[in-house]
Amino acid sequence: MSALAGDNRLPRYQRLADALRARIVDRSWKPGDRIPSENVIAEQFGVAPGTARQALAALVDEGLLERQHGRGTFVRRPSFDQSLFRFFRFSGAAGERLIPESRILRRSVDVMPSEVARQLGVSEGSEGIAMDRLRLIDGAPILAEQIWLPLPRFQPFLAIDPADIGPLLYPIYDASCEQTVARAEESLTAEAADATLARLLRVARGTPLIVIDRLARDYAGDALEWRRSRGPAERFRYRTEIR
Amino acid sequence: MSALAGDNRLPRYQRLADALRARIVDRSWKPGDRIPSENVIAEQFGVAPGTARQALAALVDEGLLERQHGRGTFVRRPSFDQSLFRFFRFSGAAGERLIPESRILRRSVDVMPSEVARQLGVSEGSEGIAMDRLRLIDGAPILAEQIWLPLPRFQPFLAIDPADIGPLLYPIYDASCEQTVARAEESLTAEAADATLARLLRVARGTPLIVIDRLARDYAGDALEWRRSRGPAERFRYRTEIR
DNA sequence: GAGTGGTCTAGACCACTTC
DNA sequence: AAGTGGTCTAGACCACTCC
Repeated sequence: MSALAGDNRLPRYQRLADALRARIVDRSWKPGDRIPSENVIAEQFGVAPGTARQALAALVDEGLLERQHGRGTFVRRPSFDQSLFRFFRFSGAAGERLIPESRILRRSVDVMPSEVARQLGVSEGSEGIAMDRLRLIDGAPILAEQIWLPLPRFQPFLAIDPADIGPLLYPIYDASCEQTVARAEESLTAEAADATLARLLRVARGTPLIVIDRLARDYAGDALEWRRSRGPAERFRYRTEIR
Repeated sequence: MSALAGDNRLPRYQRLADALRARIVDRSWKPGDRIPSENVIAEQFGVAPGTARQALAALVDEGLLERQHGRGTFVRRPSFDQSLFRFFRFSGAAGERLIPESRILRRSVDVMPSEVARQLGVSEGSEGIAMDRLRLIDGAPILAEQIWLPLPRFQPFLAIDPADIGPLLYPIYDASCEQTVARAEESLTAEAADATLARLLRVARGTPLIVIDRLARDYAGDALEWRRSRGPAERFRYRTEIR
């Protein structure tokens, strides 16, 4: 039986949640793993089952765990490479989801722009991997992306042949560099297409483009990837509910 | 002691939550009201206090209730007239929130466009109140709004002198028409400014504008107001976190 | 049938607000 | 001091999944 660490003025279920979260952060429990049942956890930490439930519920709320009736509690596998669907309409005729194909136009190692370095939390002048990607549906370009990855953390990624890189990057980061994207912050605005983007996206110069900046982080909160995506506003619609 | 209505196969806390929600929908409990304590509710409905807690927690989650330690449980007062802050940066030099002033350019009664009627859930050809508003900070226009309200529901609103209408409309709907906005659906895209909007917002023709459509509903889910707001994308930034 | 999470009970004690 | 919600306990029974 482990003791419950941390400030004992905090509620037990919170300290327990912290202890469980730590196991996810340090990868002793990996995405997809089943974790011990609530009774086992309760016994291990010396709390009542109800208190363990409360801790687990908090982590479900945070999006770290998933519970499945009769099967167990699992570390959630974050897979929001498709999160573009929250923004753009790529549905086919039947309304089904399509994953746009991906064409890597350029990959190189360069000194990062200072704003990118700042957001990735590395020192000014650091080197990183730069990529330009184009995403297409039925051969028609719909999104232009710039991506920066910090070095040396993503060194192994350079060994991968660009031809082997499919549309989903995060599973590749996970497999090749042991870097798991757990969450991301996105910010959104619009701008007029300049000459380069107009040519790339095959729209007229000045066409309104939606610009989505994304900073992806791992469970520990370290920034893993900086990304800027631009696509024609016409294809774009974002819905949200407020209360 | 009231009986718990509804399908017996549903969990008690859900049927209890439905019963409590109904009291908010039918305005026996109004926004700002304190509702009975969990012990009283538990006794009234013949459930254990823990079950009542679970029902109350569900309604807090839905955004209908607010609990305050030591004070009680209250019907949440939805006040998202300021929800524009989620989208536009209006902060002053000190970063404080400013409520933009409001100028009503036009108010009239007209047949609603069929798309507006459809979204408001009234029959094609119905009449409604149309308003054009301009919102400004320090005299500079930042947002152009079109608003439609269904008739006869909002008949009393016509009696109000436009000069008496401040920047916040929802409290006025509440006071004059007993219509409470409980939640809203927003959808967002961008377009280029046409001649009219360019003149109104004092930007060049073709400048990218953010377009926000909002459909506001009451607790019962009836649509109360249709609104389309446009502002220069330059002043716009929307942030969100995804997991 | 064994193990899991989901619902429900019936209390106890604590922290906070109000009077 | 009284009343409120917040935490915590120690069980019970049920529904679901898997073997």
